[in-house]
Amino acid sequence: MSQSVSSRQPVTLAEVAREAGVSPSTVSRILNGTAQVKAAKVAQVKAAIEKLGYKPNAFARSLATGASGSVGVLTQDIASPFYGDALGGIESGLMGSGYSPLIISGHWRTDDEEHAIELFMSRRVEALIVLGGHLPEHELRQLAQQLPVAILGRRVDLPSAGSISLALDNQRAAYDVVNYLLDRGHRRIGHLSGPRDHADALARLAGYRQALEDRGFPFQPGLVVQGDFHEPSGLIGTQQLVAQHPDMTAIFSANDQMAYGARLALYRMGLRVPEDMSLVGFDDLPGSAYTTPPLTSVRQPMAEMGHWLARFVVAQLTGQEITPFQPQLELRLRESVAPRRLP
Amino acid sequence: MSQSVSSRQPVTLAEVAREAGVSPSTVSRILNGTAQVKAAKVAQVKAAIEKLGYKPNAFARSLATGASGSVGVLTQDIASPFYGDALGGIESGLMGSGYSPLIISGHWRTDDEEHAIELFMSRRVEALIVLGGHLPEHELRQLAQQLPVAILGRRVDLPSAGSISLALDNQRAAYDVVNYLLDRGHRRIGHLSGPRDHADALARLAGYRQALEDRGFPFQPGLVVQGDFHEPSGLIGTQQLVAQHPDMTAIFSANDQMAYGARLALYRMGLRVPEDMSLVGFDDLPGSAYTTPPLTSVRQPMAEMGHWLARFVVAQLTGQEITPFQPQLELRLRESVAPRRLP
DNA sequence: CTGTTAGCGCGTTCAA
DNA sequence: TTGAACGCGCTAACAG
Repeated sequence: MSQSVSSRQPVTLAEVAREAGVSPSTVSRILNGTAQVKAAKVAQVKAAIEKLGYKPNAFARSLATGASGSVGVLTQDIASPFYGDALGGIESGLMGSGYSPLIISGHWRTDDEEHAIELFMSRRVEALIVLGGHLPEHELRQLAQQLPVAILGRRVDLPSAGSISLALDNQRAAYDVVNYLLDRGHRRIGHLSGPRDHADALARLAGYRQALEDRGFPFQPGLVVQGDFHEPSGLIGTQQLVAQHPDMTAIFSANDQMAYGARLALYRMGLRVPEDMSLVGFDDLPGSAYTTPPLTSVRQPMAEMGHWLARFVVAQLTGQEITPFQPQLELRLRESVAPRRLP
Repeated sequence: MSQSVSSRQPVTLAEVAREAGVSPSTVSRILNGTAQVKAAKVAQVKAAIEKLGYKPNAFARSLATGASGSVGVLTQDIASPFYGDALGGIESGLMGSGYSPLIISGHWRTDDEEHAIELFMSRRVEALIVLGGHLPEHELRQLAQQLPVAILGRRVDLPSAGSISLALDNQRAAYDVVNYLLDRGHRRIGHLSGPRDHADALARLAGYRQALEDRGFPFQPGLVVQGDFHEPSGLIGTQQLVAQHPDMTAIFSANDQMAYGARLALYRMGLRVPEDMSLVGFDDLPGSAYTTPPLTSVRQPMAEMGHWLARFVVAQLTGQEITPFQPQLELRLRESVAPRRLP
């Protein structure tokens, strides 16, 4: 019945109008439900649309209305399981809102991030969701004056109402982890830390240190090895830690990926987890519930946060209210920690 | 010096022209390098752009030129480590080409995928990259008549030059895996298969079966348990397999995630890998090199494939040549397989 | 309820 | 080398 010749040139609204014998505005009204139109014409127009295979041109529409219907999402690594969860949450939060995400990766490189912002602005995104990254705060603040900005994983002061930054108390979570270990009798606890220029990594290190000191155990720099948040650095760091501290009974890794590296290093050295060495990670990656043994880790509700942030910006855009949300870090107790065996 | 008041309304090219005391066309020419413009005016215009904080409106430009500069990328799950790698490759393949990706997830649901396509068309993407999914072939073919289409992970006949589908020989790889196991003396090999409606899963099962039969071992349906490509199904399937087949000495999982589940099930049952049970996965996820023991798996060069596909569509769009690419599946031998111990 | 008229911001003729 | 005028496809204001 309805056959559209695969024409090279897309069909326009005007052509539909001509085909249906009505004016362009009428077609537009039907498309957008802007006004009542007689049923007969509606039918004609719908038939014409079907026959011609008409697809509205989003650019023309955006140009005319001044609304792009898209929100920019700046992530750091499109393949990251960590940010991936947040992206999934954002997608679901945007679903049905009429807005669609425009996702670009910044690769933790400021100039990549700047390019992304430029692309967002030239594409006239109506709001921005930023996952981590290194964009200078003043730039974020300036953006927040132009459109709703929602930031995940960084604490940024956004004076503008309509914008927000959602960050978790990494230091507190790390503090809790170390106390948990201390409570189980561990005294010499190694720490695989993250990059020095990464705020979360620093916060976790600070929590580690503070917990120790609050309990009266001096902080020993030698028990901290710096990694880069990837598996190999965890593996190497662990080898080093074990070699230098034979009496170490637990390792707290600043993220799960490095904990995986640590796990393998221990396996190679013939050390059992948790009997010989307790291990705690951070992030609770999907795979962490299936390592052997399942890894005790700190869960960050990335998907929920992403979802809420998406709903937040939509609420700003549509002038709705949104119930506040206080995400919580949660220590997922699994099987990679055991009480210290007395010597 | 250059202060742009954070005006609500974006600056337009016309305003820049007025500020610089030239005509809009001149500004346009400078922006696009379309023609020679006197140095003095160039300076004035650049100053005006700077002063006003002008950002070109991509919609208006697209409307005028008829080119959107974007390529649609249909993935299935934005948080999937598997497709994530491909997305990363696509990003890098597009980098510097002037095109930017518009990424939407189809969630393996045909109607979500249809919506994504609609959004792509209304956003006038100039090419399409499709990662897996369930879109009917005829629809893909029809799309391929309108624009370059590159498909990953499905073998689809695209008569149109300018389009392509890149798929790996999953059956062959599975065949090789099982032969590898057979060569190591394993005779009762279990298989954790994937969803019945998933072409790759079926191909892997077929390879498993064919390898067995080609070597003179009858295919036993009881040794196959169907999963859903996620960890829990691998765990449960393995428990079931082990309970029903105490003489089984190896498990071939149709993907790594299920293999992780299997690994944990074996751990819970006190079975060692690889001493008591050999285990092989498929996909070679980033984490698979760090499981204990590291998992032998089939690597799919997702990032490379994504990269090449991106370059392919860009080549189509710009009328360049591109060197062909034949991706290869590769069995990554690690430590989760051991020769069968004689009883 | 519907058609006509003006733009939306930009690129691109066509003259000058 | 530059400007004026027109059009890309669509929505919105204004009549009728």
